[in-house]
Amino acid sequence: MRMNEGVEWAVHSCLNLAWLGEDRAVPAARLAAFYELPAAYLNKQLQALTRAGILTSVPGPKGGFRLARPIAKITLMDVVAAIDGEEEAFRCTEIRFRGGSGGGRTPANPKPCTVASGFRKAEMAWRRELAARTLADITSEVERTNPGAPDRVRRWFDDNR
Amino acid sequence: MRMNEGVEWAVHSCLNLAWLGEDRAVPAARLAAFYELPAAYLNKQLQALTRAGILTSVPGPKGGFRLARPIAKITLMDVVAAIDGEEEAFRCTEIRFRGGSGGGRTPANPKPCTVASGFRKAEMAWRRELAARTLADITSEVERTNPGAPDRVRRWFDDNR
DNA sequence: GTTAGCGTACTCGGATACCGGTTGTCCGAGTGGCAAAGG
DNA sequence: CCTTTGCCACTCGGACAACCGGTATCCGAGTACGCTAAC
Repeated sequence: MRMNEGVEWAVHSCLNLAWLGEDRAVPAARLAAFYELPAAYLNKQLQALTRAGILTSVPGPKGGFRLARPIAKITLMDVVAAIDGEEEAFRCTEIRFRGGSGGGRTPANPKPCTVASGFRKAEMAWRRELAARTLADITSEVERTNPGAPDRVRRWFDDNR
Repeated sequence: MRMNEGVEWAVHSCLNLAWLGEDRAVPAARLAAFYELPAAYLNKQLQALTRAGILTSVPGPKGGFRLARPIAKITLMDVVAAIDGEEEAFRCTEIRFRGGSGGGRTPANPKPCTVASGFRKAEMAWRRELAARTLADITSEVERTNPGAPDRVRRWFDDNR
């Protein structure tokens, strides 16, 4: 089981957008260059964030991406859902109703699958943790442990403007 | 993000093995036929469970797989780790040290990545839930909500012995 | 009748193909800015 | 000097290809059972 790699890129890029100011649109190519990522592919991820309402895209010169709302209202869960999709990792295919077990017949009103319930509960805990972590939490944590980082980001993007 | 489908098969097969008695070895082909699964592929998953010490394999006629320990000591986490692997879904590639950010140099003693920490915490919650759920929990739950199931399993495997 | 030996059928186990999805790339549509020309 | 108009460069956006890991299959090694034949 492996999460889409674009999730990591998306989160870091959102953090950078936050440090650069919410009113400033940054092209995907610049965001990619900062981490030496493939620009076209990062662009694809940013599009997904835009579709999810996390970013706003501005076409044309002076265009790019900007945050659609304050980072205090963006959670890790939002980013994961946008990039990696909403569906659960464990997907119950109801094999208990196949073959010898249920005679190949699905009952009219089946009881929920106990196995699936266990996995669902675990995944709910996972989602809850991710939903409890906003990007604002992360920026404050970073600014505490690594105070120079935001300025370094701003300087780099200003120099390569 | 998608979990290996074999996890579902493995859990249900372990439950069946439990209902059939821990001393009885069942061939992969029979276990597969019960759910109409591809036998050779289920065999592969059962091999993984054997390597992980969850099952014991017996070669030759009258051989097959049996539980290596009581189901009260087998958790969903054990099965997932055996089939799907131990590594985390989110893998931090430390992009913060690439390109413009850190000047392409990884510091001597880097602070832990705050983004990765958030994901790690969530995944720990997920693992904790899975580790708290034993197969014994599941069997009792099933025997409560669907009392006829164990007998149906035993009967089917006895008839097709 | 007993026992030793052999053959057979059945099992797991790992090596080998196949396929869908993530990863990666490309070109087209649209837009804003700049420059040049005209008033 | 100001306004208008046309062009161009830059951006996103979605369609297209490539690679990789999960999915599926197959054949070989080993073992217990049963049959046969000799004692």
